[in-house]
Amino acid sequence: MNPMTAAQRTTPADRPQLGLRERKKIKTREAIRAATYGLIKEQGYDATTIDQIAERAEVSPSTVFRYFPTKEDIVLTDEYDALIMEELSARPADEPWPESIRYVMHRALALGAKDDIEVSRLRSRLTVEVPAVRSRMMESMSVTGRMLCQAIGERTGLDPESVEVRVYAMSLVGGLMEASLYWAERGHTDDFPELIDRTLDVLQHGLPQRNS
Amino acid sequence: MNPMTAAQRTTPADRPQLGLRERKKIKTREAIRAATYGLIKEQGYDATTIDQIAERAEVSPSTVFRYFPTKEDIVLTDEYDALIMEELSARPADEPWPESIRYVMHRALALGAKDDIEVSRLRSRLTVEVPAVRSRMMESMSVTGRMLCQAIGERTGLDPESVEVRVYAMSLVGGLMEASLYWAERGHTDDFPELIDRTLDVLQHGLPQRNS
DNA sequence: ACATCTTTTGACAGCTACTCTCATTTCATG
DNA sequence: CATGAAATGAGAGTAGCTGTCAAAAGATGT
Repeated sequence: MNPMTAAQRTTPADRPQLGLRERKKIKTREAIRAATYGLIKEQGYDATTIDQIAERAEVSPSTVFRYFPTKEDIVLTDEYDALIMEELSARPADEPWPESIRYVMHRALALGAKDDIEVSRLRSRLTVEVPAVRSRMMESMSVTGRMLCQAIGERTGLDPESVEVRVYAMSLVGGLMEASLYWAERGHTDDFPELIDRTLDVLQHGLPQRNS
Repeated sequence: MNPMTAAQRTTPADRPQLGLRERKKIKTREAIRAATYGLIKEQGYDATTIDQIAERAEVSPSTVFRYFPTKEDIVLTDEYDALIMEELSARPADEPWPESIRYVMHRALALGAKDDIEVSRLRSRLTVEVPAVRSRMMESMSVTGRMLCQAIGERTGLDPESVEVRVYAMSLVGGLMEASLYWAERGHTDDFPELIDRTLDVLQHGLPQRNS
């Protein structure tokens, strides 16, 4: 969803070719994020104001809003969307859908594990605890759903705008989101990859035992 | 989600047995809603302020907030949750799940059709167009999901707190929501009951043609 | 009908997320 | 180094939302 994600992820590689301006932008962006995470850890989400964030990041409040449209956006980055789509389009065209999804999810998990685990968990905790954050998360979910529709369209030849594809994509995304909520709710104690597997099983074959 | 729904729906029946106080409360509630819908139709959602709503409803702004926690809540009522759950628990215990869901959805549709169609469409249009409203809608979706988990637990004997059940419920609710978004996006031109059928088909059997 | 108690309301103050404008500073370019 | 473009900061303003407190209105008992 956020275009700057790529820039962050590839920081080490292309820093030299970026102008001073671009480098500064990335820096302030990260400064704002760091300040936010720090303050939230100390005082909680609601108690943390934009002014405090601005002060700690050593920028003006105006600048904070220039970088992030809302407070929730500071904590939420879906670097995953682009990542998933990329991996997905790289799968062989004849691979069955559920297979592709399963593979890609595990792959995204593996890559995500490299990120700062502290931050990642704080983020998912906030997703559970702060309504506004969860809300925004769900918004981004529907964006992910749309992208999935495209991918599904390309692979299956079905109309990406049809109810069928859209419903399928949404139920997939919704299910996966619920799984990660479940994981966060229980304090990240479960094995997440396994959780994802069980989730995909349900989405593919319905509930276990006596039904559908 | 909102407890007062039942009161509204059954207004004709039990008005006599309600005290003057209760009757007034219902009245102001409806006045606030009516004012809101009117103003939104005239000026759009964002341009409509709480003060304007209060003025037209002839109450103070404080009172508006006493009746509705947020502005979005004024336009969104999910009278459907309770309704669906009720119908659902009334189904025979040995009926297969997908059958029950299908029946109940159609039933809810039939009952919903009795409501003011103007308002109902305005509401779903806002759900598509105004991010904040859609957001709130999604929030309520997860509440619905939780209730579904309960129902599923009772019917199947599965643990309502298990990932499986929760994922299943969420994907169901998410899919249905997407269907109604789809419907609203295309100007309510499609046949909604048929759309629901196609949706449930996808959720049950996956995408048509060559896949899972 | 009156007094008392409880609930509901309105007025007001206050906080904060967020927007917009404009002058100033900072980097890029020839 | 001069000129142009982009980023920043300062400030004012809007609106959603919260909390408090005193006044008004309905409920209740005698």
